Amino acid sequence: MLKIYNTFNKQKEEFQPINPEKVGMYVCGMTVYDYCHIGHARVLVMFDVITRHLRRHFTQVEYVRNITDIDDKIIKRAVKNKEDIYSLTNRFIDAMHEDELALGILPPDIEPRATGAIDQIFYMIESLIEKDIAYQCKNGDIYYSVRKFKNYGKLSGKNLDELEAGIRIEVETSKQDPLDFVLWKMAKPNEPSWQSPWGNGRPGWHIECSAMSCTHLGKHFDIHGGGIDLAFPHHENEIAQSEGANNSTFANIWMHVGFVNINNEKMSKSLNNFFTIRGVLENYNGETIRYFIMSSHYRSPLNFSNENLDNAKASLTRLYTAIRGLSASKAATTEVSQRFDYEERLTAALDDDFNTPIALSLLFELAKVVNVERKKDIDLANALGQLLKKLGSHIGILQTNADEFLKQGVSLSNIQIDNKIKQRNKARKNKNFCTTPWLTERHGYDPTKAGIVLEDGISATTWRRK
RNA sequence: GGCCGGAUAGCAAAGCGGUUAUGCAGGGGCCUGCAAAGCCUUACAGACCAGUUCGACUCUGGUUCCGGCCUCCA
Repeated sequence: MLKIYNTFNKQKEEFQPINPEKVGMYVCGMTVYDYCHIGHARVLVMFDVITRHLRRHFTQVEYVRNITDIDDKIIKRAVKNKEDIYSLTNRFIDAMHEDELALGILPPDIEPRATGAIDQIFYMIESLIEKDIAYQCKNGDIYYSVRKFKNYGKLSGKNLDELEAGIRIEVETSKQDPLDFVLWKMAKPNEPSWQSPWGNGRPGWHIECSAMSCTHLGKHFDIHGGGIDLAFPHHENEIAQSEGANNSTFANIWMHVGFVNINNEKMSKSLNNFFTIRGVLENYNGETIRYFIMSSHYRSPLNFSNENLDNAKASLTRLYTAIRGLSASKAATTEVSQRFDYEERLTAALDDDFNTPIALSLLFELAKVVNVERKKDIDLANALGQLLKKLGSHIGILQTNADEFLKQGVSLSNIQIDNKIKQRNKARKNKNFCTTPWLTERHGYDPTKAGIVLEDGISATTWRRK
């Protein structure tokens, strides 16, 4: 039984899809005016884990993740770069897809763009105006009248009067209420714009998600997700727009991924303390970053540091070391996976609001069994190794070749290393330890300087990166 | 100021009203020419103060500290 924490009700709830055959999930994606940072990576990775797990339970899962490719920051950046907005956004969309590939993230089923949803946005705004929930200001902008939606603030636990009390004084005074938010903005000269029934302009930020989720998943769907910072006002506004326009419940479950922190403080573009995914990829591979993200629960804060990434790397090294050199088993893997209940327990861990730390701990338990069986029953070890890889596949790790993982990032070529090892083993055979190249640290060991660790096996010497 | 979270061993991070989380690092041992890897074993927890309970890291109340949202943000 899958349980998911629902931000809306502040508790874990049993997940019952509206249509038992098909689960619909909408996740707020990126605004593409810059490279994705590690905070974005966390949302991308976690919803990838969530989607993978949902697919194991339900025959059909429709995962929609949008791209915001029109907004103030994009326009500003395009002007600064003297670049067309589409050339800018396409560049960063491509970069995002590259980053996702490196992190082992499967593409969403549908990746709609705001600029591709203009007609649906018109339709929704029109419907809100008809119902007198939205209005046009003197300057032509269309606003949503927050006081007309009785449940406003329910998701984020805000109260309209309290919000009103703490509001900042705005320059814009044509709004009926300072809390009203924009649905359609009139274009300023030289800004990208679309012709609308209300004049030339562009959509406000919140309306696109209401329009796109409705188009692809319908008025009422199962899961809506995003980063926790989107809960207010973005998701609150989405609920107001969608439920106001459609007279229907919007999403059943709201899922929010916690922040990535730097020195226990939020990482964000606004604070300018962020690390881009591609920047981190220069020092750590994508799987290590993915492991680091999965090593804490998705709702907890996650502190970004090299130490934590090193931990993740060491953990993955242990898992890959366990499966290294194992081959396909003669023993029936299904029979073995029934005899050992790791897959069942992994499923149970993920069923409990996607508890990835528990899921990972199970991989280590299994790795230990593999290591023990290796010396006793190699065929069983092979089968368990297969099982370990299979469990890894459920959360998107352990799918590269173990040797490849354990040897990557070393500057010497395989031939150079093999030659050194041959020389060394010749000397070892003659017990000529002290004059041998590449001995141990205490004998003037130098492979570590090349980032290499040697391992003298019974039949051969192997190596891996340090 | 209003509304939310959090505080777990050297580091990271979970579950759980009583029983080993897990990974890295540490101690002892096995294995090894020396190592590495692996295995066995071991130490080190639950911010603070009360309360509930036969029993609390786990529940309740309070205190302190930290973070987030209330404005664009994943």
